[in-house]
This record gives sequence, C-alpha cells and structure tokens, in this order.
Amino acid sequence: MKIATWNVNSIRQREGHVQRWLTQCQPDILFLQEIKCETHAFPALTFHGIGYMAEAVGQKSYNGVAVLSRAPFTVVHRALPGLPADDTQARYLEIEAADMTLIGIYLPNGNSGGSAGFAYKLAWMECLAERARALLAADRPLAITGDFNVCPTDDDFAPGALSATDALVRPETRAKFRQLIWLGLTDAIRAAHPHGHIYTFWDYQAGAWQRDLGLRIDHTLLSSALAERLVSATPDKAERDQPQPSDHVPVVTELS
DNA sequence: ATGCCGGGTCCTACCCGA
Repeated sequence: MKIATWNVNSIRQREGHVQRWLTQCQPDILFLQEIKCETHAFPALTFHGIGYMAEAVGQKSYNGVAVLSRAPFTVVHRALPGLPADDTQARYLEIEAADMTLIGIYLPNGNSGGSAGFAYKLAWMECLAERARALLAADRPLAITGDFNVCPTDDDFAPGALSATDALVRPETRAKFRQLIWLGLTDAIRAAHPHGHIYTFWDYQAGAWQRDLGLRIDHTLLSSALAERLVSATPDKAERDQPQPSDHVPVVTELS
C-alpha cells in the first residue's frame, strides 16, 4: 500500500503534474496541500477520470487540502478538532480508509503575522497532538501526513538554508514536534533513511534546487501498527526537475 | 540577503510562502 503526500502550490497550476504523477506512481492514496482554490473549484473530475475519488477542503487564495483515493473512504473531520469555531483556515482533512485513520495536514508556517502568527502555529500543533493522543488511546492505526512546516533536527535542512530564528526550526516548534513523536509515532522518512540530509522542499529562489539547499518539512508519522509495516518512505526528487514544478516534491510511504 | 521566485488577488501593487 502506497500513501503519498504533496504540497502542490496551487492545484490549478499543477493539475497536469498531479495527473501524470498519479498515473506513473500509482499510489493508493495521495494527500494534497496548498491547493489554493475554493472547495467547489477543485478539479475532482480530472482525477475521477483516472480512477481516484476526491475530497477537498478549500478556501480562496491560500492553504487548502485534499485527498485522492482509489478505494472508497469516509470523511471524519474537515477541520482540526479543538480549534476555535471561527477558524476557517483550510488545513486539515481526516478520513478512514482500509481500517486506518489517515490525516492530511498543512501546518501553519508561523513566520508571518508576528508573534500572533507563531503562537497560532504552536496552538495548532497542540491541537494536533491532542487529536493524535485521542486516536492512539482508541488504538486506531494512524498516519498523519502532509506539510508540517517543521525541520525536526539540524540534519533536516541544508546549512545556510534557514536562520536559527525561523519558525521552521525554533526550539518551541521542535519541542511541539517531539511531543507528537513521543506519543508513539514514527517519522517514516527518518526511519527509512536514518542518516544524512534528505529533503522534500527546495525554494524557487537563489538556485536552491541546483545548489541542493533543501528542507525536510513534509512528513509521514505512523502509529506502531503501521510503522511495523513500513517498507519505504522517500521523496520523489525527479518531480523538482519538471517544468513549472511545485517547490515541494511528493513523498511516498509504502506499507506491506 | 527575508523577498532573489512564484503563487494568489476587487488588476496591479501587495500578501504569503519556508
């Protein structure tokens, strides 16, 4: 079973990329982030045409998540439980499929909006940990996948690619990420590649791709029952060389 | 060297990303 995640940086700009990639990679499930369109504008029919059912949680201009699946699934939540009711940012989609709970996230970046923006990121991470805790307590096989906007350690970004005060690497951000991990979740990419630099994002600017100045910020976290089935978890770097690519590449996690 | 590219939008200068 292949579960994939991809921040596509606008589905309208990358619809053809996703269609081609699905055909060539054949994942069972693909979570998308930064679709940057309203829910009704998501091009579901394109994906129906190649055998994928679709569900989107969108908003105008920013954010937006979606899931594509070859097998039927049930939508459980279209927003992160625990957030204020007036929070309309489209960043969370939780489904049940193949007897697993699968969560796709676009975690707040935390660099814009000053201290309030960073506080929002930390509050969002706290709610996510609370949700994960509840699902794990109920003994649900669980995967949380998506764009976490967190470099968990100094091995997870190229030297010089970020300042020490960036919201992706700040100690408070990393502490919240560890809080998630310590619930008993396995960071699948790091488990499959224990040593060295491995990236999922390269900025459009300053030749970051050509100079390999990347970040590892797209993650898949697995509960123990799924971690025991882990076969591989790998970014598909070839996508970054496509014409008009997203700045993120797809990450594919394979379970036996 | 946080705005170098690239997406978005009340259309065009400005917000956001990581």
